[in-house]
Order: sequence, then structure tokens, then C-alpha cells
Amino acid sequence: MTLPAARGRPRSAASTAAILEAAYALMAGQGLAASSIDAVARAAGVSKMTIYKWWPTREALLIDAFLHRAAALLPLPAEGSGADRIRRHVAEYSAALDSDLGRVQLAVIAECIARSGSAAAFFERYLAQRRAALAGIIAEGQADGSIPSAAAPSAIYDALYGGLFYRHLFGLAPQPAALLALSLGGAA
Amino acid sequence: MTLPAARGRPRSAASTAAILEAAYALMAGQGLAASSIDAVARAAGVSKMTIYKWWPTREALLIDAFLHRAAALLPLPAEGSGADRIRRHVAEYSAALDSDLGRVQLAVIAECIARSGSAAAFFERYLAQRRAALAGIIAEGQADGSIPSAAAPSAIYDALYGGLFYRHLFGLAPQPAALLALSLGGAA
DNA sequence: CAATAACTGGACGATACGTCCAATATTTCG
DNA sequence: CGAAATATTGGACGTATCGTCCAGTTATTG
Repeated sequence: MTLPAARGRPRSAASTAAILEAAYALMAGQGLAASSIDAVARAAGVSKMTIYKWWPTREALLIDAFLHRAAALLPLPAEGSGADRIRRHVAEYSAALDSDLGRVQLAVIAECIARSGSAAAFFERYLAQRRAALAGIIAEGQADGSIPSAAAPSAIYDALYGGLFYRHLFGLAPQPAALLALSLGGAA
Repeated sequence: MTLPAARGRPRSAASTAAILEAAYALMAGQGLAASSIDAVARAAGVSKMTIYKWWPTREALLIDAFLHRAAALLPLPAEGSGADRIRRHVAEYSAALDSDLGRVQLAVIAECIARSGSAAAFFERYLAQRRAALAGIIAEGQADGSIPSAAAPSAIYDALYGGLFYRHLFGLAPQPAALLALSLGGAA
């Protein structure tokens, strides 16, 4: 695992960060329509070619711009019963949807649909791991007795987070408590 | 309610239909990126100005193109217990998501996000009525005893249809049975 | 026939796309 | 130090779409 000590001029970390942050800021502030590659290059103070050298499409760039920020945010709770950890994460996710992160997530998803017909690329790069990890926490909650529902963890995840996302997408007020009670079961 | 017998040349119903059908076909066949106003005008055999005269934005045009088709499809079941009617509708909705209609719906939603930041416009024009009607059926199912869950009908709707939509959006296989059991309750 | 309104066809400036190139900057290797 | 390798720059390119404008035509009513 030694570094091959690459020849030539190394890739500029500053430019990379500036590009990803500019893309994120444009999506958060002006929306997807204003987040053209040209606009990102201007805002980042970078040549357009530098972007095209490292990202094949706008879809790839915007996904990376989202990940650059989202990686640090929304940590998965590590302590407490399964139900507690899900409840805490749902509260954090629900708050995040109402912030820049929620706007940017929708913009990224829209770009994926426009280019590919679905947001499968976004799922593979980001959601799949989180969904698997949260399904694992749900399974632990079923094992420790804090989650009464006997449904498949992935189905519980889809009902809960799909319901939250649905309301966000269509501009409805979030209702995390109702969805939590329904999908975790017990208080029928 | 008498027709004012408008002066001047009347609006062409043929052009209107050609525009809406061309927009739908382009979204279903080539995706959102290929569904520019110019492309719709070419495919419909119509002047671009005719489109701009009747639709203020591409968002408005694509929503209407979707409604033009969706109105006839996906009727709300009228017979049977509440649970039966929901089950039947979920099966039809799930099948529709895998057809042209599902692709077009995603394209319309993506355009709404790109222009407005959310799909609230699509919700107001289409989903709000359906969600209200289906929540009513869910409430009837709770009253007739076929739906055991005591959760709010709107929460049941969001968990069920939000979960279905979530899986469609991210390219996952549909799981209507698991979501039905979970959200209608009973078989805990 | 006159008035009215829809529709056509083409043009416009602006912007974004994705690609190309020559010039310059930064690094490692001999 | 010089040579090779690679990143970055700045600008240009042809194509496409945007939204708007206008003059000309077509269809309908009074």
C-alpha cells in the first residue's frame, strides 16, 4: 500500500474542494437550473475543463457535491435501544430535510432522473449503505424488543423513510411521530 | 353557464392534443432531457409560439401532458371492503409505475424540482385529490373493520404509497405485499 | 366585409452543452 | 539541472435550447 509517487503535477485539492462547494452552494441557493457546469466553474474560480477532466457528467458532479457535505452530517446513532436509535435518526433526518441538505438532495435526485430516468445512481452511491445500516438497527430493535413490529426491516425502512421523503418531495409538513408509530408498530 | 360565443379563430383542439401527446411520448421514450419545448413543437408539428401561448413554462406543459393520460388510468376501485379496494389500487399503481406512466411521472417530478425546488405543483394538480380520496377509502376500511390499524389514514397513505414510490424512484424492486401488511396493520 | 383571435415561420440574443487546443504550472525521474 | 509527465488555464468551436418578438395567414363572429 505504498504511494506510487505519481509523476507530473498533482491534482489540486483546493480546486476539487472549491468545485464541490460551489456546486453545493449553487444547488442550495439558486436551485438545479442555476447549477450548470459553466456556473459552477465560474463560482469556483476554475476552468471548465478542470471539471470535465474529473467528472464525466453533471450528474456525477452533483452527487459528489452532495456526498462531500452529507458524509459528515447525519451520523447513525450508536447508543440506546434499536427503537431509540431509529427515533433519534428520524428526528435528525427530518430536520435535515428542512435545511440546505434537503434542497440539495432533491436537486441531485432531479438531475439523476433527467439524465438516467431514475435516481438509481444516487441510491448506489449514498442511500444503499445507509438503508442497509438502518435496516440493521431496526433488526436489532426487533431483537431487543423495543420494536414490536415483526415486518421485514427493509419494509419498515421503506415505509418510514419513504413516507418522510414523500412528504418532503411534495411540500407537505413532516409528520415523523405518526410515521414512527405506524411503522415501528406496537401502539396499534 | 352559456358559452359567450367567442370572437375570432377558436383554439385548435387538434393542436392541443398533439402537443400534449408529443410531450408525453417524448418523456416516455427519450426522457426529460429530450423533451424540450422545441422538440415537443417539432414532434407535434406545431409552431413553438402556440405552446408558449397556452403554457407559461415547461413545468406546466409536462404536468398537463401527464394529466392528459393519467386521468383515464388508475381509477379508484368502488366495490368491496376498504382493505380490498386499497389492495386492488396498490396492485394497479404498482403495475403503472413499471410502465410509461411511471417513467413520465418521474420526469414530470424532476422538472418540477428543477424549476421550483419541489414537486408541490405536481401534488396540487394531481396527487392531492387522489391522496384525499384514498385516505377516505382507508378510513372506510377502518370503519368496516377490514383495516386493523388505528393510525391516521393520511399516515397510512404516506407509509404505503411513499414506500412504493421510494422503491420506484431508486430503482428497487416493488414490494407491495410487505408494505400493505405493514401499513394496514393486523398481521403483526 | 370588418373585427377578432389563433396559428405560422422565422428570426433574435443569451446561455449551456461538450469538445478541442496551445500555453503554462507543478511535480518526479534520470 | 534538464527532461518527461501531468494538471490547469483561457479561450474558442458548433450545436442546441431558451424565451421573446414580429409580420403574415387563417378561421370564426357580428
